Amino acid sequence: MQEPKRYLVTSALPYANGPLHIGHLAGAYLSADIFVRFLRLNGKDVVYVCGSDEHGAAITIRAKKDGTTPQAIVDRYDESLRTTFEKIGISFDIYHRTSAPIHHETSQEFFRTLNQKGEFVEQTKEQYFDESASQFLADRYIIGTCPKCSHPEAYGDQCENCGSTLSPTELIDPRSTLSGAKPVLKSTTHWYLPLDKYEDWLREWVETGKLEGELLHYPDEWKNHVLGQCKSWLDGGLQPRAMTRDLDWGVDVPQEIEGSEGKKLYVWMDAPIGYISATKQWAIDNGKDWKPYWQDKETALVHFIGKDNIVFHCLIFPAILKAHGDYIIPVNVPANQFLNLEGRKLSTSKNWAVWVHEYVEEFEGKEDELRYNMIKNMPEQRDSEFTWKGYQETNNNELVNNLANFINRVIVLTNKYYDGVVPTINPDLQIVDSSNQIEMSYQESELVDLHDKLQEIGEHIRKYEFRAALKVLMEISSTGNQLLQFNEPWKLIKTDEETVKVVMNTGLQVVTALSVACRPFLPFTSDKIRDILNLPRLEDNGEYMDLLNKLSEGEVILPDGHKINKPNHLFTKIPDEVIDAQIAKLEATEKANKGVSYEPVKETIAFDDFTKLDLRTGTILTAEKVRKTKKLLKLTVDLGFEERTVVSGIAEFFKPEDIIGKQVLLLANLAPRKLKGIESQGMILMAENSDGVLDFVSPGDGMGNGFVVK
RNA sequence: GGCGCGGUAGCUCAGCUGGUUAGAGCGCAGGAUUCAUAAUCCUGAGGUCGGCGGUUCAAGCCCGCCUCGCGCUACCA
Repeated sequence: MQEPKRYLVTSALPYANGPLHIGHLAGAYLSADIFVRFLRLNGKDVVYVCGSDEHGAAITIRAKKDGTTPQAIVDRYDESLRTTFEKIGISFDIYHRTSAPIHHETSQEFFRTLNQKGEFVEQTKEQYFDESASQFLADRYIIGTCPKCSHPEAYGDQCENCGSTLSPTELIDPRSTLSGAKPVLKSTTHWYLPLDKYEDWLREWVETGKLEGELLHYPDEWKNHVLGQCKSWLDGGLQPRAMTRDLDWGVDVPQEIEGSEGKKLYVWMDAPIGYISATKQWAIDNGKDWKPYWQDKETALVHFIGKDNIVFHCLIFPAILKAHGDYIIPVNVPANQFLNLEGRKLSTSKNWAVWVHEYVEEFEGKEDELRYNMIKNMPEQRDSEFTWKGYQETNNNELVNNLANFINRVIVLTNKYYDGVVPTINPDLQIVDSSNQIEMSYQESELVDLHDKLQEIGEHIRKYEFRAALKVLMEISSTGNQLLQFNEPWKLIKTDEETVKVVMNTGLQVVTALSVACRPFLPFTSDKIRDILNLPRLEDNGEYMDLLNKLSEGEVILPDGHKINKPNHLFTKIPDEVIDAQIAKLEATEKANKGVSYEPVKETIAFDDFTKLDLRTGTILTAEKVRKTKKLLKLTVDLGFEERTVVSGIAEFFKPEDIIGKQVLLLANLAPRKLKGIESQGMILMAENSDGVLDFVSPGDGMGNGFVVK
C-alpha cells in the first residue's frame, strides 16, 4: 500500500441530547484532533468532519418531557457541543448537524440507491401501534411495567430501574407515551440490510485486509480489541438489520418508494452518512469537490470512535458503503476504550462526569492542561482512569516543572545575557550533550537527537499511539533541562562566554522545535510559545515537515540575530484548594446519588385484587444453577401439599447450597412460564433495595409450609 | 452461560514476530545545584509480570484450566 493522497478523518457524531464530558473527549475527539493536526503540519490534504447526531427516539421523548419540540432540544445541544469543542481546541474542518437539509438529501440518496440495487430485503413484522395517534410506536414510545423488576415506567427497549434490556412485547400492561392508550399489535414492513449476505467479504476484509483481492489495510495495524470485537460479531453470525423505523423524527424514507409513509431511516443508517453530508457542506463552503474524499481509492478514511461503536463502524457502515458501490471503506477504526472517573464508570444520568463546558468555564485558559492529562491517560488499549489528583500532579510536575520551566529558563537567560537576541555561535565549539557523556560539536549533539525525537513522535502518531507520542514530546523538554544542567551556563558565563552562546543557541532551537511539536497535543501552548519567541503562529500547513527538513539538512530553525520576547509563564501550578473543590463536587454528586430512592407507590387497588394473589409459605428443598445462564437458579419448593419447580433470577446474589432449607414466600397461582426450557411454577417473593440488591421475604421461624399469606 | 479485550513496581501505564540481570513517569530515600514558577540534575530502593499446570534449550509474551475487571450477547414469573 502506498501513502494515501488525502485523508478523511471522522469523529463519532455526539448525540444531541446532552452535553460533552471527558469520556467523549478521551474516546473519539482528542485522538482524532492530534492525528489531523499532525497531518496538516506535515502538509497533508486532510478533512476532519464531525457534527451533532440529532435524530432518534430519545430526542423526541426528551422534548415531550420538557414540553418543547425536538428541534428546540437539538438546537440547544448542538450549540452547546459546538462551542465546547471549539473552546477545548478540537479542530474540525466542519462541525455539521444531521438535521440539515443536505444531510436528509444525502442519506435519502443512499437509501434510494441501495433500494434500486435490490440490496434491501423487505420484511413484515408485528409491532405495537397506537390507534388514537394512528402511528407505529418505536420501542422508546412504549412504557409499561418491567417484567423483571416490576418498575412501572420501563421503556420498550430497556428498564432504567433495573437496567435490563427488553423488547416491547415483554412489557406488562404496555401503554403508549403519545396518548396513554393501550397499543395494539399490527404488522408493519421494514427494509432490512442483509448483513448475513455480506458476512464473507466483511470477514475477509477485517481479518486479512483484502477486499476483492486488493489489500486495503494491514490487520495488525488495527487494535486488538477492535479486531476481537469484529470477529466476535462475525463468528456469531450477522443478522439482517432493519434500516427503517416507524417514527416521526428523522430522515424520511424517500417518498416515491412504496410504503414509505411514516417511515424514517434507522439512526445508525443515517448518522454515519452524516460524515458524508458534512464533507459535502464543507466542500460547498470552501469551493472544493467532496467526491475524492469519499470515492477515490487513494483516500484514507479513518473513523475515531469509542468502543461502543465498533460494530457500526467496522461492519454495518462499511457494508452500507460497499452496497452503495461508489464509496471507499475505512482503512482503520482506531477505537478507544472507556475512561473512568475516580474509580467509577462515567454516567450522564448519575451526573458522574467532568463536563467539558463546565471545565472550560471554571478553568478558563487551561484547555491544554486538560488535553494533556487526557492524552496521557487516553484509554488506547484498555479502560483508563481520570482522577483530579492525577490531573493536578501531571499539571504541576510535567507541564509546569518540566516543559514550562525549561522554556522559561532558556527565555530568561537569553534575555539576561543577550538582551533577547539569538546569539551567533562558533560552530566548532564543543558542549556537553544531554547524556553528559561525550562532548560533541553543536550540530551533532542536540539537533541530531532533536530530529530523531521529532521523527519518533510522527511514527507514534501515524500508528495511533498518542500516549507514546506525548511521552517523546516531554522527553525533548527533559533533554533540554539536562542540557542546561550539565553545561551550567550560569556558571560558565563567568569563564567562557563563547561556549555559553552555543548552549543558549541550542536551547533556543529546542524551544522552537517544541513550539511546533507540541501543536497537535497542546495547540494553545504552541501559540503561546510562538508569541514568546516572537515567531508567527503556526497555520497548520506543513511546518512540522519543514522543521524536519531543516534539521536533517543541518540548518538552524531559529536564526541568529532574531529578537525574542520577554518570558511569560506557560502553565501555572494548580493548588490543592482547586482540586479539593472539584473532588467535593463529585462527592456531593455521590451523596445525592446515594440518597435512597423510593419507587412511587402504585395505583390503588381493591381488596379483591389483592385476594386474587395466592401467596404461600414454602421451603426451598433443592437449588441448582440453570446451565448457560448467569442469573437463573432452578429451585424446588415444598408447599407441604405439593412441590413446585421455580426458576428464579437470583443466582448473582445467592449460591445454591446456601439457600437450601430457606423459608420463602411463593406466589402460587401465577401462570407457569418456560425459562430456558424449564417450566417455572410460581414466583419467589424478593425484596429489592435501591441498589438492586435482592433478599428473601421469609416467614418467621416455625411456620410450616403451604400456609396462606393474607 | 457464550464471545471479545484486559489483569506487569505504592500509583498511572510501556513491553515488537518467545532469547542475556523485566522498563518509563509519578511517588519514596539519599546526594548535587540555583539560571528558572522551592523549579532542575544524578544515584538508589521497590515486581515469584492475576493463580496453577503444560510446550520449549529458553515464556510476561505460546497452549490448557481457574480467577478478577470491562464490553457485547443470552438471560431475571
